[in-house]
Amino acid sequence: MGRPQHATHPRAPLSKERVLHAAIALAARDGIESLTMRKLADELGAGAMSLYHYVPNKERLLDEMIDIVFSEIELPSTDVDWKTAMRRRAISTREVLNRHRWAVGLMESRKTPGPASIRLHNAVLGCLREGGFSIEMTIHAYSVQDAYIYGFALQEKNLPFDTAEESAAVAEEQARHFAERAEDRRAAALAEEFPYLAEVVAGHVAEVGYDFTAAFEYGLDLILDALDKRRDTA
Amino acid sequence: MGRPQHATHPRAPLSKERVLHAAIALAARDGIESLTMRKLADELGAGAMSLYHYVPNKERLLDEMIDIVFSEIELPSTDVDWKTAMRRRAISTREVLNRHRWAVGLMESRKTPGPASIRLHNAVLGCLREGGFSIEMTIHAYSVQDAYIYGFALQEKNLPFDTAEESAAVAEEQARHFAERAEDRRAAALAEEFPYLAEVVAGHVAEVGYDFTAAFEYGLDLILDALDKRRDTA
DNA sequence: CACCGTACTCGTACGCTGTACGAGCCCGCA
DNA sequence: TGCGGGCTCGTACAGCGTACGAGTACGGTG
Repeated sequence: MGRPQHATHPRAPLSKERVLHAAIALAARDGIESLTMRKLADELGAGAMSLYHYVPNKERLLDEMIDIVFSEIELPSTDVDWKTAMRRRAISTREVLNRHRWAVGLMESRKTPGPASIRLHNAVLGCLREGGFSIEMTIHAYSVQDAYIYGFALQEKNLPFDTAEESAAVAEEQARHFAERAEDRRAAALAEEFPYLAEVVAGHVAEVGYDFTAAFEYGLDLILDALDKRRDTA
Repeated sequence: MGRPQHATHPRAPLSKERVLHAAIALAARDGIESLTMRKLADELGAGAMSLYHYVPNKERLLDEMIDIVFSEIELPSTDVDWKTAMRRRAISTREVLNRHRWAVGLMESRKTPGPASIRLHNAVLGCLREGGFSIEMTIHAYSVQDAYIYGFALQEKNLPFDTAEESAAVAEEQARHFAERAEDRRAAALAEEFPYLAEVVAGHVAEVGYDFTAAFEYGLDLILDALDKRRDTA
């Protein structure tokens, strides 16, 4: 058949870029688990097997998608001190990971890092080394920061609300479930068996909400400050 | 057919426990991605559909497996100060996650937490509250620690070596690839383009190796110490 | 003894996945 | 005019989760 030149518009030609961007868009819209080769091809107005001329298999497709995500993360600036540089790239990382939620959990679990990932890696290590960290300390500092950043993103992705307001709403609802069916012994027993959890959910989050950004930056600054102190004494 | 009473041994009767434990064993042996209902049934000498009398679907099967993993994590002790209690449960968490590598990445991403997960959650919050943290600080402290612990486990799972010795071997090999085919312009250019990465891989890890346990505890203590200081000033 | 309900087992089948294979089309070059 | 290579995609296959319903065994109850 070649290309369908008939009544329908002649489809824009495929390309690796188009495939990759369509895949990212599809993952963003419907979630990564419903990204299938057939749906992706449909989205592009092509047959499923056509994709395999631009990508050797699905695994590699995911690798390349991930590397695009990495490429969107701001490299640490060399114009400022290491702490502000690292702070910025951490915040940038979280922003990018929030923009591409589907990527969280895949990023750290890909076996073969792409060029953007390697470049970022190198830049971060460089920032720390130039900032006066010894090699050993650099490795430690890198490890702590990345574990925190990706771990936080992982938690954030899987909690059932996005904004502080929404978190308050969800928490309030959960709390009402606790209270409302107090006759339901199970619910009452729950609140009694897990008082601290109840306190946090009902007593605090339901009241003031949970601000992910603030929480992230709190932990981030805690870590950066601690690293700063240890840099001097190492 | 009922039960096969013929030449073969009459198979031990199925049960939810047997199904769950067989699933965990299979995931440990062959990896989580090759845990399928059919293989699991084979492992138990049963037909695939028999499993569905003990577990409503695969998703729930995973949930229950994960909750067993959670149940193996030591609850924070109430006999010691919060810092040692938290330190112990963090180390216990990492141990359990290393014992059940397949669970890393699934644990934080399950939507419906099981009872063991809730109990642990509650105990950790309780430990911090009783340790003198305000509600706000408790939430922050919890968030930082868990992000770090699970983030670290995630990194650890996906790096291509297990022990410090092995890490040195792998790094050395990588470094040799860099040096050996120096005629291959690509490799030489890589080392030049990413000098800090090369320094860490070739110059340090290849020499002394990378000790996950030490790295984990370094970051953990850094965080706990920082939390300790902030507890007083909050 | 006969009968029945309940618990359990599992063969078959359906819709979905990734992808191997090879046929067909188009286009530039000889 | 013919040929070769790039691109497209229909078909097919193995493997997945699981719905459905038929089969067997067993513990009461008449």
